Amino acid sequence: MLLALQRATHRTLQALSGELAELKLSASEINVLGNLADGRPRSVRELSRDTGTRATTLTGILDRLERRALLSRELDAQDRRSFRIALTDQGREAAGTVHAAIVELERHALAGLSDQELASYRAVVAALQEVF
Amino acid sequence: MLLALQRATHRTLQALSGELAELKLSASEINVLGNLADGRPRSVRELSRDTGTRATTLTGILDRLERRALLSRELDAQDRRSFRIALTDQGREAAGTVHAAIVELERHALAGLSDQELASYRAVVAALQEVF
DNA sequence: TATTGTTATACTCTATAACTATA
DNA sequence: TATAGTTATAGAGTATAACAATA
Repeated sequence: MLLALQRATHRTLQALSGELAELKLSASEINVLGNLADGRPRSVRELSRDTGTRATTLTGILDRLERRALLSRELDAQDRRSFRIALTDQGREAAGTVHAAIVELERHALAGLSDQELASYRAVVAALQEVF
Repeated sequence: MLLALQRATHRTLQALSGELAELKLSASEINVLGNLADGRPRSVRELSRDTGTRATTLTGILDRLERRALLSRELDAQDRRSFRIALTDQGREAAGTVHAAIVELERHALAGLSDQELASYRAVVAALQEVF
């Protein structure tokens, strides 16, 4: 069950980065952009929670995305230890493409499953996220 | 939905390798041992399918596990291009511990969910695996 | 000719611990 | 003292292409 989860994650990530090949994004970069696609800026800590990636790993990923001008780190005036990671215009476009590819892959993979099955799936995945 | 899948995978892997800290296994090594835990030897190709890891990546993982005497590569007499990856006695013990930790983590995380929800979950994960 | 698995290379991800700045 | 985020280091995972051996 957990092993199937890993298998499915690997497979869908490979399929996704194949479809997004022209964007030259790694799996983690896709993950970050996919999460930021809603347009809401996040702190590193929050992004770490959302992606399941450690802050120390995120630093390098964000460095690369910032260097490619897809996102920016803006100082948070409320807490000056912290940044707000925000998409640039270019990043918004890339994130939009990522989001569309995710939606399309889901639509394709999940056609034929009932709403009820999908709701149950979401409940189980949510439960697995709470293992800590 | 796909993003939640990745998040859940990251989280459960981190929880697992935390619980298995004394075995000093990486997430991928845990994944390989968990799959081999049923005792059935597999070719690299088959293990690649089961784990969602590419053959080229698997080579290094198997090298390390073989060096630690947890598994062996036996020549396959039927197809001499291929190996049969089999657990050693020591590997069987480690794989048993991994398997037990997975079962326990699932039991803990999934308590309170109905059989029907779990069945739906399995159906969705199976569908996601078929994206290729 | 196609497939199995490995190697080579360069890059990305990860864990751990130590560190700076701010709270 | 605690938290946010980065850096440093060493090791592990990845993609890609090329390769040897076997089918």
